[in-house]
Amino acid sequence: MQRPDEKKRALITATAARLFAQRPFHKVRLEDIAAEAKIGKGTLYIYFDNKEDLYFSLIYDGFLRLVERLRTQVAPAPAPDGPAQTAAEGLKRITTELVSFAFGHPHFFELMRTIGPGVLKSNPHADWNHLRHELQTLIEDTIRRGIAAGELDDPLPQLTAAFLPGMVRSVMLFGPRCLSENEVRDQILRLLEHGIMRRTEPAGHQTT
Amino acid sequence: MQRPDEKKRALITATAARLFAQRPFHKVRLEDIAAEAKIGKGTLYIYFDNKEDLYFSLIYDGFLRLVERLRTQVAPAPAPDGPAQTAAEGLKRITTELVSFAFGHPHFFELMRTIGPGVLKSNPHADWNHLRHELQTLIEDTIRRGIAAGELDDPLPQLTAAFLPGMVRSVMLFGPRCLSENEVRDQILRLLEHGIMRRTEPAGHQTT
Amino acid sequence: MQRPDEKKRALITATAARLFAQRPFHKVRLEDIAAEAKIGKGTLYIYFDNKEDLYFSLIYDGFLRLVERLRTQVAPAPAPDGPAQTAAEGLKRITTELVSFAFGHPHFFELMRTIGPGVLKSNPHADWNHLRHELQTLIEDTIRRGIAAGELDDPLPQLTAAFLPGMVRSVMLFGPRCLSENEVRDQILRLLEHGIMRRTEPAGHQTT
Amino acid sequence: MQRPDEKKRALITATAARLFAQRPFHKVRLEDIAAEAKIGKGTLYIYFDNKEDLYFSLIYDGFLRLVERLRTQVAPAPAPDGPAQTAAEGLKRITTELVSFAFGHPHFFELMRTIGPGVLKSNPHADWNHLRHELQTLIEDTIRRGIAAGELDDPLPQLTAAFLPGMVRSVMLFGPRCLSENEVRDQILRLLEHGIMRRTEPAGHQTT
DNA sequence: CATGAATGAGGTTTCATTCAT
DNA sequence: TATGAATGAAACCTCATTCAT
Repeated sequence: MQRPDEKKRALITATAARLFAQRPFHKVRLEDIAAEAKIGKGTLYIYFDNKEDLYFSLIYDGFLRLVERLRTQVAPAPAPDGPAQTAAEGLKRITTELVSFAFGHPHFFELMRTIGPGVLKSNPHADWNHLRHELQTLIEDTIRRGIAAGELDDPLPQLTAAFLPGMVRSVMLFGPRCLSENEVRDQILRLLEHGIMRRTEPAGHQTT
Repeated sequence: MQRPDEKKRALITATAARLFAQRPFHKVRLEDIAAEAKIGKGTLYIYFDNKEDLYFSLIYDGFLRLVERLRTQVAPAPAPDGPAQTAAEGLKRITTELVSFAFGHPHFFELMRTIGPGVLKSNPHADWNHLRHELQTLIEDTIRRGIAAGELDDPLPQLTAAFLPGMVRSVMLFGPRCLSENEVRDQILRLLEHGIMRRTEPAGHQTT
Repeated sequence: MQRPDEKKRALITATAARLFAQRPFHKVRLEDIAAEAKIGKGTLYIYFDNKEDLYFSLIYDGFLRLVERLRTQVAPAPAPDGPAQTAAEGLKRITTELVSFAFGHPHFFELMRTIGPGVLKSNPHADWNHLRHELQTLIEDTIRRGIAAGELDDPLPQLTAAFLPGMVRSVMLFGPRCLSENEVRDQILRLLEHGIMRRTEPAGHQTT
Repeated sequence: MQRPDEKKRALITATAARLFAQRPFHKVRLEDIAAEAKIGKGTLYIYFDNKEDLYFSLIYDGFLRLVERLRTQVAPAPAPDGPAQTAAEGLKRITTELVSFAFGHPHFFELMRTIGPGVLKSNPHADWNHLRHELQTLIEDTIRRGIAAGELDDPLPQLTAAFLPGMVRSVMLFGPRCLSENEVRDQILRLLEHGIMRRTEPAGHQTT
């Protein structure tokens, strides 16, 4: 039907993504995927090693695209001119990309949801953790640069970096459905930057 | 131990929780749970209808306990004296409880992870969504009261309310493991209240 | 509740008979029988060895009663006077008893149905076949006596003897439901005695 | 043998028929059937929905073949010539077919035995009762035609029609094993036509 | 004697995977 | 390369039977 290779692989990937997003792993039968994609069951095994491989390839591909976008978008000071707002700009770009990706791939976080530490150990994608680490580092470094530049004030950047994807995921999975991409992004940035506490006057305060 | 009783049900629940947190649903065999709990396979079916029921009961029980704690802890203005900082106090209590629960039940969010909109529809716990809604409302209302009191400033409280559990989950699932309960809680509160942007002086800012 | 022994055994028997008549052996759970009889599951094992034993005891008891009735009713010439119609009388009595028993125990033939050669070998009631043989002999001998007396004419009495219960069973299992005991009995006798072919000479005959 | 085909279905059917005739339903394991047929356990589920479906399909197929044979053999007056003995001829043909089928499929009545009103309701073969009704009608109508032609004399043809298969079943299940097909058929016809009572007038008659 | 919670062997059924076509 | 019939390991689940109470 299509060119032997890439087209069909993409067809499988897309079909599988849809089904895996609809129901949990063990309720999706390879037969369903094959039927939905209008191909034979055996064909799946030409493009993927087994069910798990298909599943993880799916998520990995998406994750890879996300990180690659971020990597290019949030390059550490691309131009050698004087970027005063680099940190705020960086966070904005990161958040924008993250939210944009989430809206563009509504299934992705639904799939990502099922990936946890327990699963990660047992799959052959050795660079999976590498990828996750790169995302974490990308965000964390942006914050650290902001701190170094006196722009930000964060005692635990690694935590904040972990929060950011978590917030995006929250909305996609359980948040109100009627919000626009911009609203979500702005709200995340608002929290990230200023929180929600009204500042009556330049008064100090302590949390603990 | 000849009456169908609480103790044994709790034993099963605890054992199952441990296993389900270690590996995904379809890799946990009921036989393993039974063996680990030192009971017969059939005994499981005295206390639970089937594998799914056991699984969901597990999570539901945990979720119920969490919401119940929050419900009592974050009562809307318990005393009629003049508590000016009710909102900040409320958020602190909620976050404390949330984080405390997360640390106390390290498996819970790992389990919760596998519950998504797709799964929720098809399980008999009718009040599942009710419970989720109560948590959302509990947080949201706290914020709204803060806004009404002029204490907080948040154009989208429903989003913020969704972010809060999301942040807790992030840490438990992917965050650095070496942080104390207090550190996590404080960092979440810091973000929630002030964000991480250094305020040099009362300067305005624009997001878009 | 009742006297320790006989009453309860009868209760079990009756309950089990009802259920076994409703659905096949493997769809009747001992739990159902116990529940229906309002007794504990374990109690069944006080009165019966196991499920099969209960089942076969059931049928055997009924069969025994049937044969015993026939044995006394169709005694071979009880009085030493000159009974000219002994054979016809005997067949009538047998048929009457057979049909009467079938109507009185509507479940019995439904149960009997599930007993076949294959099953018979594997059950401990050694005298089961003896009982069946007694019934066969009882009928067969009646016919043979009729033949010897010049009253009947049947080259294969053993076959006819086998047909008789078969005809009764047919009606109980699949025959029209609206017929009276007498109608069924008379029709069987009619066939047995004269068949349905009209005899060319206008010879009258009356059955009852 | 790579297409889901007739041959394999027939192989399964034959094997299953043999086993189900040897022991009762719940003592026949699908594993046995598969092993005996030299196929995989899963293959059974390609051709049949489940154990019950396999079982009922088995009997239904046999029953269908029987009725179809009868339907063609006992067509209502096939030729417009003057067949005076149509009724007797019809009964003879029916009985011949019935007995022939019974001898040709010695397992069939053994299987049929386990089918009763209780079971019939709960199985998906909607036309099962239709088939049974067709058999009943086929016989009944033959008798009625004989009555109308003045050939037969039977006040309850529907009962007689029910008796006929019952008699055949009797022999196959419990009758003496050493009789030939013809002997059985003739004896049934003898009963059906003239009964066994010797007619006082010295009137001769021959069955065959 | 009576009970019913507990058991676990063994049944039915599913489905990822293979391989002849 | 593509297929889908065939496979059988392994999962879920049932239920006859036991035994502590």
